[in-house]
Amino acid sequence: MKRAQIPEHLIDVAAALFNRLGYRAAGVDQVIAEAGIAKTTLYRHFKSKEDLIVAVLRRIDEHYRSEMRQAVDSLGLEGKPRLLATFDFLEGWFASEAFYGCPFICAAGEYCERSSAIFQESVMHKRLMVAYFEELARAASFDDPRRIADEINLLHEGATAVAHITGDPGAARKAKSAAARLMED
Amino acid sequence: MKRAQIPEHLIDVAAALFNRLGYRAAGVDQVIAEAGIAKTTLYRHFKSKEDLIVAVLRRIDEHYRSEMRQAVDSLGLEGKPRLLATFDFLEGWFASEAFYGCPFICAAGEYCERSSAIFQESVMHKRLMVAYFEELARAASFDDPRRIADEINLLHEGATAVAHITGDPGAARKAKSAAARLMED
DNA sequence: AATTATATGTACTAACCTGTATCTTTTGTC
DNA sequence: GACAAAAGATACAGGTTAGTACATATAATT
Repeated sequence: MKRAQIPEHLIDVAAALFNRLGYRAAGVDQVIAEAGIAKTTLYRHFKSKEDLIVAVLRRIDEHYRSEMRQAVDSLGLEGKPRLLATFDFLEGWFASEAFYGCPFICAAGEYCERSSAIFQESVMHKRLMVAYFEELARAASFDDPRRIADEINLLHEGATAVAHITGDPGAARKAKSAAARLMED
Repeated sequence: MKRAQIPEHLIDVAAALFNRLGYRAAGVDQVIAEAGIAKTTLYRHFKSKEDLIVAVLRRIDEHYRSEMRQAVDSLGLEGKPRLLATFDFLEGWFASEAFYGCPFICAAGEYCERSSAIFQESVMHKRLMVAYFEELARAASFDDPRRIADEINLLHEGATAVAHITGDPGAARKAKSAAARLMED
């Protein structure tokens, strides 16, 4: 492996591991074993496990939002259907093997202090998600794009939690149908 | 303290600690210190930490559902307003100091394996919640009480996640208003 | 009052954790 | 090819973890 790829590879491996086992349950020894790098190398790139977790969350945030944008844009829809398409993206995620609930909710649950960098990373991600929904709602010419964005967000979070616990990706479709009716008025 | 009270007291203390610090982050040493009992005593009542966590979740489930029932019943409402009253209960919870997100979502996030007794306890709780919502929807004479229950559930889960991350209890009111519109049709 | 069951206290095990120190080997650059 | 930076390997420190052993004390029961 090229040296320049190490940090990214490390983050990818760590993300998968934290996601699958939990942030506290997965140790740095497991991360380096799976990544095939030395512990010294990990600690050269990240000053602590917490630092690594923050990097992981930041990467997941970027990846998640850009993937969602791309999925939504690729359908060439406008207005309400564009907003509703975000739920189709959700369903694909829920059905994937790598789905173990929202990584940010899980991380915030494990690092409970609001002041922790990990919790704050989750706060930031959720803010950006609502901002995206508001952008879509504004483009769809809703009277109150803020309210629509909040409601889409509630349904996204709800669907994610429900799919996590029940294991049923269909939660996304139910949320989509609810969202469609909320946008009718 | 009376001997008969020990198990319950232990569960209460553990529940508060797990909730505040996280299930893996809070150790049994902290639990026994806060509860003022000996470690031997804890392990006489619970064969392992996992066993204690299951007992904690079972207690939270019973407590949560009975408190919600009581809060909803006390208002003497019928039909849709009765369903909507569940969101007022949520708001009270969100505003309390003991709110650190949904204990079941957090627990399931830390003990990721679906087969684990802890995860299954969360599955059970969520099932019972939907059953309660369906009971209310049926009493309100909805054409499709199952669908209404699922939607109320989505909004409850969404509001809980949003309130957890943003720290804003107002998520409950937004979810309530969305629920009200979903029940109009 | 005697007996039985349970709680306490202390010490301990054995594993695991994050993070560091040290030294050797590899890699990229001039 | 020489030199510097970074990766590897190994070992280790210092702390925490869940869980147990055992001897003593305190309840509850008969």
